[in-house]
Amino acid sequence: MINRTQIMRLLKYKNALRRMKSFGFIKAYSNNLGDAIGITSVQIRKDFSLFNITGNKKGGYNIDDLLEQIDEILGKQISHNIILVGNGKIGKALVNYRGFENEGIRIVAAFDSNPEEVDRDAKIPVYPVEEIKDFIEKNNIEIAILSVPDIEAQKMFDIICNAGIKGVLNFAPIQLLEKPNCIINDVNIANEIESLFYFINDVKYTNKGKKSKEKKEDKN
Amino acid sequence: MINRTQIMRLLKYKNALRRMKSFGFIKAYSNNLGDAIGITSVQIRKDFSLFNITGNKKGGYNIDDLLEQIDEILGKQISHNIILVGNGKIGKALVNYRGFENEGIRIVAAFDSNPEEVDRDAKIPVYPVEEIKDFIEKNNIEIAILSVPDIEAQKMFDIICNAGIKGVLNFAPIQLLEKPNCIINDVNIANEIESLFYFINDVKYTNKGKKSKEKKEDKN
DNA sequence: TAGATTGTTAATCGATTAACAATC
DNA sequence: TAGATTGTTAATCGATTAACAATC
Repeated sequence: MINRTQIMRLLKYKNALRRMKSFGFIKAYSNNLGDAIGITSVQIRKDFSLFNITGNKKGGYNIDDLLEQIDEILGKQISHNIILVGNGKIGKALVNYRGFENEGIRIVAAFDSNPEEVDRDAKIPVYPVEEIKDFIEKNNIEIAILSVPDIEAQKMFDIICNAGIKGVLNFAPIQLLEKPNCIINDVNIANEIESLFYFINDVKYTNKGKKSKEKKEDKN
Repeated sequence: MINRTQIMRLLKYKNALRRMKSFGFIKAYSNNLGDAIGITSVQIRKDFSLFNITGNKKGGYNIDDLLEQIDEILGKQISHNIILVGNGKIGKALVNYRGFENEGIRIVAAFDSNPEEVDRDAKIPVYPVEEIKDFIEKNNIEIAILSVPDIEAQKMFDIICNAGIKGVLNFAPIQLLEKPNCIINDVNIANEIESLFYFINDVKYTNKGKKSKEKKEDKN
């Protein structure tokens, strides 16, 4: 049983290992991998042991092997095709988001309730929301980014869930009423900003509970 | 000592309470507040007890009192003025982000390294990055949104930290080398999407470690 | 009063860290 | 061999949940 924090950590490992590989590194050690992402080496070895990822005593870990083993755990995904619901400012920004490329995530279509936004011939076509159910079913889409105005969010969420969407990344700063069979990941930018305001007064607050970056000794 | 997860929960309480208030509610109960945000009532009462927030036995909590007490804990913030670093697609989308209004967060200026983006007369003016240090110092800005291309991210982060920024919301999908005196909140959209792909195969995975939404009994 | 709700203490559960054995 | 590193077991720490007392 793997939970969200572990998945997130595995994704971080993957990202860091790819970066190391791109630098020409062949091997990784729990120590330098930890330094790269601000996690203790013990945490990393503990994770690996939990997932039965093995390295070589003294010899560290072969980066390629490691990446393969992590992919194995996360499950080889056939496709990372997703759709965008709401072609507003945030939606348009995400269509061009460069961070998706490396992960093989592809926005294959966008949908909008405003007829003026519709553009079937665009590189990433924009269709009217009326066609969303058909599209999801025909193309077996499982994941959607929800970037519609707050007032439309719940309605659109219900629609796409009923059409078969299983996971939603929600940018609307409202609490969606959940549905069984559909997982929601909220990105609440306002809350992230607000929490920063409270944290910078670090007399009263501690940064624990986020990640453990405390152990990183400076090495300018 | 309050930590990140607690702060995030307090912010959720605040948001939910405001919503309830806007519905005309005067009182909240740990039960309905919990239902509204997918948290058990025990968790809520435990939090309140931890922060010395008190209600009335049997009578629940007065929403206005509650909001005031939460604000007290989080610390009354003088201003929520922030700047935007990187006026690209994501940056522009955030300038218009409606979720900020309710929280009193205001983007007071944007900065970009591309001279063509500069627009001093815009509603939210866009200045050249060269002026960022001056601006931060003159206006006592503490929080910045970093939405520059990956390759520029580390450089810009260093610049704004040296100019006095204490908290950064980072949209670049790279691991920033930390600085003392500056807190980073990463928003890694690609990772959020990827984790969804792994979670929808919920045979192997469990959603624990995120929030506790399990206890919510359906009530269609 | 009976029932509903708050609020606290104790128990449990899980995640991180410490200690250390194994070994290349 | 000595030193560095992996990998595991035990200890600690923190967060959530259970149980229940208090009381309106």
